[in-house]
Amino acid sequence: MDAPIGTPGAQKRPRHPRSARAHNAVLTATSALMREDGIPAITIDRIAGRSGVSTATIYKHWPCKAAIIAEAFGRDTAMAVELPDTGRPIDDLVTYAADLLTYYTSSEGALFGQLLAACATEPQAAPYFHEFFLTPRRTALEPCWERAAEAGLTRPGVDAATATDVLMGPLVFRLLSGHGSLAHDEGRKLVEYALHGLLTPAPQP
Amino acid sequence: MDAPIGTPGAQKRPRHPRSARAHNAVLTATSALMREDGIPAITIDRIAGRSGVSTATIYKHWPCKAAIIAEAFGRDTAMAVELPDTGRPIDDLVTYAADLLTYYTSSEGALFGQLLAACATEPQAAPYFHEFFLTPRRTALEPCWERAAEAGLTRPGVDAATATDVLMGPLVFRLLSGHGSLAHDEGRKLVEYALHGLLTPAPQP
Amino acid sequence: MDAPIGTPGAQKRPRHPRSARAHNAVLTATSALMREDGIPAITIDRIAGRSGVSTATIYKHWPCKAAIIAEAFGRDTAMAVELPDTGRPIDDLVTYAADLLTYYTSSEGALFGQLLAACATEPQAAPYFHEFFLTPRRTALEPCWERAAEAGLTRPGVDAATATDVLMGPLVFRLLSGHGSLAHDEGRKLVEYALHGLLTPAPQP
Amino acid sequence: MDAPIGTPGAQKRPRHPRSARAHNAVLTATSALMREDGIPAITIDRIAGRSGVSTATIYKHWPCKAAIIAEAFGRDTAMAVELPDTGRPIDDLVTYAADLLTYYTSSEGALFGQLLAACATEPQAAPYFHEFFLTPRRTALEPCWERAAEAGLTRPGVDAATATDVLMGPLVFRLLSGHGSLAHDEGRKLVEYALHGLLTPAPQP
DNA sequence: TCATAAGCGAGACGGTACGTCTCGTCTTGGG
DNA sequence: CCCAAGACGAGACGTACCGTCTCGCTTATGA
Repeated sequence: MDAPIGTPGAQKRPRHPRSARAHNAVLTATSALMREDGIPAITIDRIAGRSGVSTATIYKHWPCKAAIIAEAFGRDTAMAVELPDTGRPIDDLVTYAADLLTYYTSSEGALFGQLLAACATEPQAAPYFHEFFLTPRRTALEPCWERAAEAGLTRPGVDAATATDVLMGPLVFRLLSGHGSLAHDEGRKLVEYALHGLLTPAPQP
Repeated sequence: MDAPIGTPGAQKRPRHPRSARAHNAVLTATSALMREDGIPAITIDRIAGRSGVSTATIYKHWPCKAAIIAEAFGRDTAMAVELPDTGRPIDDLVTYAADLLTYYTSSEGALFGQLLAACATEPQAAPYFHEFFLTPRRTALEPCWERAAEAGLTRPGVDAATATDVLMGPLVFRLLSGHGSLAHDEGRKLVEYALHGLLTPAPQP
Repeated sequence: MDAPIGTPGAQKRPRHPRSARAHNAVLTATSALMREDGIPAITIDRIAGRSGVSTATIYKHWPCKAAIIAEAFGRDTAMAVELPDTGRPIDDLVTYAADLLTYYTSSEGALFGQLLAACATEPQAAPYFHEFFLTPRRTALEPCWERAAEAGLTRPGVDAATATDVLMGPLVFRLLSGHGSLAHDEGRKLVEYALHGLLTPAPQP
Repeated sequence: MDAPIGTPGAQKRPRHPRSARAHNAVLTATSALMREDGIPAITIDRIAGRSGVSTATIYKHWPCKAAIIAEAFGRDTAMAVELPDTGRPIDDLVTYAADLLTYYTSSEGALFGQLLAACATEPQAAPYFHEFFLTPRRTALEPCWERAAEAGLTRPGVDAATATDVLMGPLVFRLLSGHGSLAHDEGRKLVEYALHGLLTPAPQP
């Protein structure tokens, strides 16, 4: 789906509701470019060329490059890190933390870092980053975190948003600065200490 | 100090050790520009114009713009966040963490975020960021951390580098993503939980 | 005419056929710069500034600086040296040769020399030099030369192209090398001997 | 000979008369570069690197790049086109003209064109061009031309300098403009007509 | 014999033009 | 009415070359 518009054949009739088609084509092309060459190598012209959507139309849908990337990235990785629900909230959190670590170690994690950097550079993109990436993730964590809180396992006063930041922050920091590594025990320790700070004594992951 | 080279009068004799002079002039000009207009508004040509150093010479000293900024920023803020030594390591750490928070809340913190983002975008700048910013800070923390470790106050196995990342990570993440705030209790909680995860029970700051 | 694009007022409607407008504006600006400061002082940036056309657009129209100059120069001097048609081909040729000499002695001649040199240095410009300067001139000479040939006045086997080169060559050589002078009898003799070599006996101008 | 200065071993004693050694080394390096990559590709830095002479020293010996090239080229090709002396001046001239043509058709001829162009671009080089290239050639032609004049074979009033220009001019013009060709009959005709214009009737080459 | 002066290599430097790249706006003309 | 197509102004980028300058070493000469 979402083959570049302009390829002959295929859909001929439904021309006018182009808006949604163009929107989709742009996001698909952006995802592909992102994986092929990384975010810094993406330009509006390359997106336009790949998607068959003109630059003018692109600028009618998004305010800047990073906004497109944020939406494309958020759409693709919506379900990248699932939150299990085993009934044992602590186990779920530990699993989630481990999955997070795996995620950041992967090439997707690198993309995430580049995207976060882009959001810091282009403030107009921040809302997109929140809407399509951060908020979904935070929302996903919430029920699990509440279960844990009700079970008295979390430190009092720690909400899901704060927990997310304390968990992800160290990983993201290492990712961006490129110092130290996230591999093996290095990353695991970051997660372990963060989790330890968020929970009441004796989590023992 | 470090007025643009070329202003008549002043030093006439020591001409050849220009390398150091040019280097200094560039860093000084970059610091000024950084504070005046923010990192995104900095261009090599503006640095050249302000410093009196030609673009060609600048590129002989640094591989890219972000490298200059990293060095300039690191030089300026070398002493921004001091580590106290009261003999009570835990108090010192708590004070340090609070100072860190204040720092990130300030306009300097915003610069730091932009710089970190730039380093993720331009990999050639990362070594400069490490050498002139991260490493000095980590080195400064080390003695304090070792005192705390010897006193049995830190969780076993946590080195200074890891501690720095766990402490700073959440703040940096909020800074970059622009979500939530670092002001007031919001930021303090991030620091508190991170610190809690790094120390043995009963710090309760 | 061809005031820098961007001056308010004036043409508002026919915007898209900008290609022709930009092209024209560049040539006009180049002609002006050429006369004011000479060819070596021309830079792409100055052309861009004077014409209101951006450097990127300029490079979409021409491959290099010398190509622009060749076209601008050819356009301006299209009619610089007219070929008379008195019905007496030999007189016409002699007049033409004298006019050529006058032309090369003028400041336009100096420009011609610099342009020819530039074309030798930048091979990409040669086609422009031929198309906009040499070919028009050769084409203009042709009818006159044919009339002379039909009248049996030219040496057999000499075509218009060869004749042009034999006539102009010595002048151009002096112009470029800067040795000897083209003024007064010096130049006239070069033309006389060349013409003598091209015609059958007894022209004696 | 003229290996880059600085190679260990070799001449140790006669160090101070360095001027001549540096001068020579520069010319030799320039000749080599000229043949390898053509004149436009020559830069002062490349000459300095190849010759082992510093740029500062080079600028103490010559005012600009073209001056070096003119001297190097003139030194190498001093004897490129010899003037025969068979006692029959006309035959000598015809032979000379044919040799000239051969010369300009060769790669050396292309260099000559580039050099002439450089002289038009950088006026400071013109004296060097005259001293090391034009004057020697003109001087060489002179005795032969005088013999022909005494024999009553040349058109009256034509001196050797003028004759040289009329002969070489058309060839040089073709060479620089890159139009038409100097090969085969094309070039021969140029020489023939020029010679015809310089001599009294019946040269029949 | 030593001091002074000159010639040189090395290469950093200011200056400037280059040709390329990307952004975001604009206009056209076809469907 | 919407959109692809793509030209355009703006201006930063990183490179290249020029011609000048200073250093520090070596050499030749004069005291």
